[in-house]
Amino acid sequence: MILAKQSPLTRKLSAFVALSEAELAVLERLHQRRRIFAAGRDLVHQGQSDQAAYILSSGWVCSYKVQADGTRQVVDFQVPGDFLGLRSVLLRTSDHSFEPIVTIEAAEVLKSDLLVAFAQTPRLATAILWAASRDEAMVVEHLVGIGRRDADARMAHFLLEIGSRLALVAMGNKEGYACPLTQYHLADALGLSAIHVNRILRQLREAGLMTFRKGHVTFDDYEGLVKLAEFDPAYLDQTGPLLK
Amino acid sequence: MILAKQSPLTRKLSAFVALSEAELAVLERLHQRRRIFAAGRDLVHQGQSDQAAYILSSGWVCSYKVQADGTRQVVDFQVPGDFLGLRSVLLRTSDHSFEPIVTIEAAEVLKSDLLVAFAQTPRLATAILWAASRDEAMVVEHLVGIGRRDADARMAHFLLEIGSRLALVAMGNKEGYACPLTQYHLADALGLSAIHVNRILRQLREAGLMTFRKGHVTFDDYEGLVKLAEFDPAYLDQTGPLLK
DNA sequence: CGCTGCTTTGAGCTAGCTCAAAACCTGTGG
DNA sequence: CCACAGGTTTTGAGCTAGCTCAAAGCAGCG
Repeated sequence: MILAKQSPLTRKLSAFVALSEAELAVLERLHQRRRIFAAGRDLVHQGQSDQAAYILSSGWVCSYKVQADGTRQVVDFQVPGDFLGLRSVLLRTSDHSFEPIVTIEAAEVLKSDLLVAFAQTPRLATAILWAASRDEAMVVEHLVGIGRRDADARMAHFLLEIGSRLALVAMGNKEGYACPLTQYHLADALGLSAIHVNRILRQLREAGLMTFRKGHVTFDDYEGLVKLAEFDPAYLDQTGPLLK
Repeated sequence: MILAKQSPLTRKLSAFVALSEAELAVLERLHQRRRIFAAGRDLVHQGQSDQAAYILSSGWVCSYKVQADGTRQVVDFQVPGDFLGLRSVLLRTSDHSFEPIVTIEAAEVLKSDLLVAFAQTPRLATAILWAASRDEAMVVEHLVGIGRRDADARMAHFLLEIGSRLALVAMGNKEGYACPLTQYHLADALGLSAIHVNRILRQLREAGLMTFRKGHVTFDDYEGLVKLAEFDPAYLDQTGPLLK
């Protein structure tokens, strides 16, 4: 293991497979072509075709779809170490939009880069496909949440999942994490109204379970939250919910 | 094009790329190891690990997750030509269960078979990855439906999507299709109660839009339905909604 | 120091839920 | 050929989680 600071993606994939020096080198090479994007300006618009993918190295992004009537559904949030639009490299049109929530740094990855990397290091390919599968498993879990959990469990589950994901890249633990989302973001993700989100957050706070305030999520009673949400992190395919 | 009857998967993939004789042969070879499964008995249980994937050649299957409180969320239905558990070949544990809705016929595909096929015919690999991406796009659209569409639009959208998918394997058209689902299946898929599903179906019927009855979906006013659901089949990445 | 964007609270309203009970359909065994 | 059983559909009647509309605090920033 090198001392130089790792990219979040490297850190994340290392939780899945131990990568060799050579593989790490290929992975780091994918991070050339770094770019900065300002908050609020979409990276990719719904319906745009072709496209490269990005590796997010800092900041948060949300991927969403808007409907004709203007309502929007956030499909997922991306945190450092996540891919943006890995699927749209394959599918002819990108079927959703990406909006940086804060100013972000991301590395552009062309389809060809990816194919070359895959050919050079099959194990790396496996690791990246693992990440892609995991992303899909998260979408499925999200679907279950919206379809069958009531608002408080849905909220708790969601914030716990993000916590686990951040823990994987050392940006969070059982105490909590920094979180730039607004209550509107939560509403669009959870299929609730922003007003109801606010009430649910108050409920959770008053129940002594967690606090969402000033860009920070604090878990006041982690176990209690896990129980309320019936949060079973198996689908994240990590060793445990939070290592610490 | 050969006259011998094609498998539904072949038919589906051919809509995406024109496959050569050699590729078609590899594809048909994946269909050895055919098996029959009775209705109602799960193929794969949630949490089971490793697993092969299956190619569904006849009948319908649903993939779902059950929660601790017993409620269940259907993630998707599979129709002939669809893969079952393609993702669980990669992910360490399969994160949902598959239940045959009627007696089905499916071909077991081992991870190794798939890798061999991919190595032999890269274009086939691309086509299969296309199918996998499309599956994910469908889950995303499903998420949008549950999160942001009200019951009638959600129902209409869902039944239209299935119609388009069936059209791709010549099992449906703008008139309608045979459908073995019960109203309970619809409820579990759409995040509604079975009773409400019934009322919505009545509404749609009385509005002259469509009829769901006796294992058959009939589109009485296809365009009207499309409008109600704001159904834009772009995410299915097919040429059009229904070719005929 | 006055926007602008976010959070908080109040007050009704409604889509979709639960409980309850018929009516139906289909296959099975007498 | 009938009757019964189990699954499915249909309808009624109230209830509630989450919605909409409205408005007031609050904080950061140009």
